Order: sequence, then structure tokens, then C-alpha cells
Amino acid sequence: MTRRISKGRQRVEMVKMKNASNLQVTFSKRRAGLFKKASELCTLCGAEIAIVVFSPGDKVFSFGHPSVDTLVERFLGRDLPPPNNDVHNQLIVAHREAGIRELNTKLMNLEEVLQMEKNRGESLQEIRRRANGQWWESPIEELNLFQLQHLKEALERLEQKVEKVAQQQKMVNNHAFPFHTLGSAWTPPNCARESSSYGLNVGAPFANRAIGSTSSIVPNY
Amino acid sequence: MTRRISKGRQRVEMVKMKNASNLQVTFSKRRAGLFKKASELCTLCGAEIAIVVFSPGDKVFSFGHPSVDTLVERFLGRDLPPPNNDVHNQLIVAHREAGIRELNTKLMNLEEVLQMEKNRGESLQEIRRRANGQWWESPIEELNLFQLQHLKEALERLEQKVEKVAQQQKMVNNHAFPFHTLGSAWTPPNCARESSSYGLNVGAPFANRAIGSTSSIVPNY
DNA sequence: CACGCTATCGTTAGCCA
DNA sequence: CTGGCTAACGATAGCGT
Repeated sequence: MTRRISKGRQRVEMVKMKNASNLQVTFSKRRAGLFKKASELCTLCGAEIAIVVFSPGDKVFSFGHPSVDTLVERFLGRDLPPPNNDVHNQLIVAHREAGIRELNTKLMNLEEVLQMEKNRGESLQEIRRRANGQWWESPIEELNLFQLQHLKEALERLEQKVEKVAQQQKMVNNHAFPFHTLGSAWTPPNCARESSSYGLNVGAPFANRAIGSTSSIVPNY
Repeated sequence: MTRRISKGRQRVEMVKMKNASNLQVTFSKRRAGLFKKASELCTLCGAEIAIVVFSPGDKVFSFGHPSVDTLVERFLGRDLPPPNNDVHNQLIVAHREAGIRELNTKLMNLEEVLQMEKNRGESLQEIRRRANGQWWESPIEELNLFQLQHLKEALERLEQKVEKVAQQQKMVNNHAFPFHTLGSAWTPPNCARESSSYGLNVGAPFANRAIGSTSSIVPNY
């Protein structure tokens, strides 16, 4: 402390942005911040938000609540009735009349984690897709296996994490858990969705299982 | 000041969220903050971001750089080559080697304004669309005229604003203005784009002119 | 390289107009 | 309801590890 006493680094007007690697770090951090903000807005106000980010290196990251596709489709004109309106109303009502903001905050944290995993998974998929033209047609079963092992590990860790916090929630809350938000952001591992979901129409093997590992699977090349 | 001295409102763990109207205000403010963050991320790191927000009242707001549709289409698998890569590289290079962060900051402010106008326009369009089922088939030419007058006024004000700041930029910068970002966020008034752009496929008359007025056109019913 | 720390800022809830 | 103000809080750039 007191390393740079008063007007230390001072972020002059905004940041210094030294070089490329620094820019990459900034990008990652700010992207995380953006997704966190979006998550907060979702949970706090009951909004539905989809975000798609293309990094300068053309990697893709996305945030979606309840899902990017759903919202994009709605945005593209399909006026399908506001999907889970009942659930949403429940959510908002719960927000208004119950005093369980602590639950809310913790839920936000949870969803934040889930989103980050989600986006990691997506970028993994996207990176692999972009890395070599049509990798899914070549013999990469080993690689798949290797990464799938990491994926499985990550999923298990994540599941434990979720379970743990969920248990704590149960402890705190006397009634049934009023928030159904997790269900929309989290697709169970054995749930088979149609293949036109996340990175889609590339025919990617483990498409639309938008969950990734906690680290080291997605390099930032 | 000193009204709530030490632990005044204290935002206990996070916000109080008294009632519905308060929630609405919070939603608006935080949405603005989210878009600002996105804009910053775009300009700072040269990322391309699309955001679609559905409010609890099912109003739609969107942020897109360069445009929501472009990014959504790219996200939906069309692997069209990174569009204006040259321009983007110029941007990044300029960011790295030139010390014109002041320009950058001002540009961010400009883009922020532009985005807000953009989103106002979109939500206007969306609201009118949702308000009565198929309003574009009824005789609303007067209304259109009325709103178009406001729109025109707003556009002119905005244009002056942009021109003014652009002039200032020219004054500051000895070289050619290196940022081409505005061109992508701003579609000139007389530019005719195809009708499948913003709110699209609803056949809305002034669709995809995603610029709105500065205020009072979009009610928040 | 990714994560933790911290001073420094940006963001925002609550008001008020 | 939009915009401004202020205190409090959150986000984050830089740096260690």
C-alpha cells in the first residue's frame, strides 16, 4: 500500500492500453464485467437479454437469458407469446413482495458462474470450428475424448458447486425455492436439444451443450 | 449532504427495489449502463457486440456495433469473412501506437449518443408494432407524419451534434480521422437498406432506420 | 498465463426538481 | 418520466505471485 500514494496510476482519462496482450486482458475483464452487468439486469428486473460478442480475433462469446436463440428469434420478428410469462411473473412478484434479496444476490452469483461456463463452452466450440476448416469430419476422436474428459471434470465440479449453494439456499429459505431462473440458463447434461442452437448449423458434434470447463480448455490465442 | 451520514441508504446487500416504478427506473438506468459498457468495449478493444434486451413489459431494446443484424447473422453460422477487417486493424493499430486516447474517449461519447438514439428508434418501432396487432395496415399516415416530424427534428439535432464534435476532432487531429466506427453505427438518412434489418419481417414502414428522437417519442407504457 | 490484491475511478440508488 | 445531484458501492488497471 501507499505504493502510488495519491494520484498513482490515475487511469489518466481512461486506461493506458500499453500493448496487445494488455488489450487482450482488458477485453477479457471487461467482457466478464459486461456479462455480469447483464446477468444482474436479468435477475434484478426480470429482463431477458442476449449478447453476442466478437473479439478482435474473431472469437465469439455469447450471453443469453433464457437463451440467445430464443431471444434472437423473438427479435427477428417471431411474435411468439412471451414464453414463460407465468414463471417470469412469479419471479417479479417474488422480487417485489418477498424480502429475499440475499437469495437473489446469491442466485446472481450462481448465474454468473453458469454464464461464464456457458460462454467458455461456446468459445471452445467456436474456436475449434474456426481453427481448422471442418475439423468435425477428420479423425479427431482422441482430441474430443481428451477435451471431453476435461469437460466432464469441469461439469462435475460445477455441479458440486451448484449443489452446494443450492443446499445453502434451501437452508435459508423455509418455502420452496421461488426462482426458476436456473432452469432456463442451465440445460441438464442428458437433455438433447435440437442441433440448431448455439454455434449451430456447423454440424458441430457437441453443439448446444453450452457448458465449458473452468479453465485451460480455451486458450486465448 | 450528511443526510444519511455513515451507513445511510447503504444499498443493503444490493438495492431495496421498493416498487414497480422504482424497478422501471432501475431497469432504464442499468440498461443505459449496460449499453455504455458495451460501447466502451467496442471502441476500446475493437470488439463487435450485439445486445438484445426484452424488458419485463416486453419492450425491446437493442445495441449493435456495427449492427445487430450483421452480428446475429454471423452468430447464426454464416461465416462471411470478418467484414471490415482492414478498417478494424487500422483501428486497433491506431489504438496501440498512437496516443490519441482523448479522441477515443470522445468517440465513445459520440457513439454512446448514437446508440441511445438508435435504440430509441428501435423501441419506438417495436412498441408501435406491439401496440396494436398490425398497425401498418391501418390508416395511420397522419400519425406517421407526426412522428416523422419529430424524427426529422431529432435527426437534424443529432446531425448538428455529430458535425460539431467531428469538427472539433478534425481540429485536434493533424492526420486523417482514423476512426471509421461511426459510419457503421450511423446510417445516413437517405440511405435505403433492404427491409430485413432491424425489427424486420413485420413490414414496418420505417423499419431499419434505427434512429429515433431525443425524447418524448417513446412513451414507457 | 491466470488469479488475487488494491487504489482509483465509474456506476448507480435514492431523491429532488 | 427525464435529468441532475450525491453518497455509497461496484468495476477494474496495474501489478504481484
